[in-house]
Amino acid sequence: MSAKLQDIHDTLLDAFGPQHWWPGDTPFEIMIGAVLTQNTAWTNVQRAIDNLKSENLLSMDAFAAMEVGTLAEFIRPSGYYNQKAARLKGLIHHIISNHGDLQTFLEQDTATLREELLSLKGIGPETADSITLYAAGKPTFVVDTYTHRIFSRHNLIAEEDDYHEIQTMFMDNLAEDVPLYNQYHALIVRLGKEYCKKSKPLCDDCPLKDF
DNA sequence: CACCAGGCAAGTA
DNA sequence: TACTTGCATGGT
Repeated sequence: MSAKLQDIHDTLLDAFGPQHWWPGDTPFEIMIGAVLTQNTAWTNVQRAIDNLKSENLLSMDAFAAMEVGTLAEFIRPSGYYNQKAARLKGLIHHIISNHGDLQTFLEQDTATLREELLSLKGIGPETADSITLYAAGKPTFVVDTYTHRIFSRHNLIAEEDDYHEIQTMFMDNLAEDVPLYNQYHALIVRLGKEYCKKSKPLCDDCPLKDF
């Protein structure tokens, strides 16, 4: 399996080219985007981020100063906006009160950062891993619905495998390499969006048809 | 119109 | 423990 997982990555990279993830300029923007994209199309997340950017509000200080209701209005296009606003405020409050600034928070070792993120309301395994990998640049593999759907449809994992099992399979069978983890997850999302939507059960002409 | 999108937590039995 | 439901906008 170890060679196969690397082969799949190479096939996807050959088909799609480098994805240049995460789509965001700063660790803060990446972290916010990771929460906003929960069960939400990225186009809607981009609208929310643009709303904040156009008012110069995409910063720790601005988020800390903003009323939760005000933040909710800015991020409205991303859906679940009341929940997400409250959870983002909680995240920012945690970082400031426990670490002072974002950089210090993100510089913790991988396991500590991931566990701390998981302890917060609104941060589950995928969001914690996305922030750990893409905002902090630390080696953890991100699993999402596309990963589960694509790899189970190709009988490379079992339908009932959970997040941790899938993540372990990738991390046990790939070199521990941040650029590799970064590219691999991005390529999986690219493949999912184009060839493996929920409503499109069969991958006839998908780049992974031989796997 | 129904279904879906780069989840997560809380409620129920 | 194992399901189910709420959260919500915008695109297809």
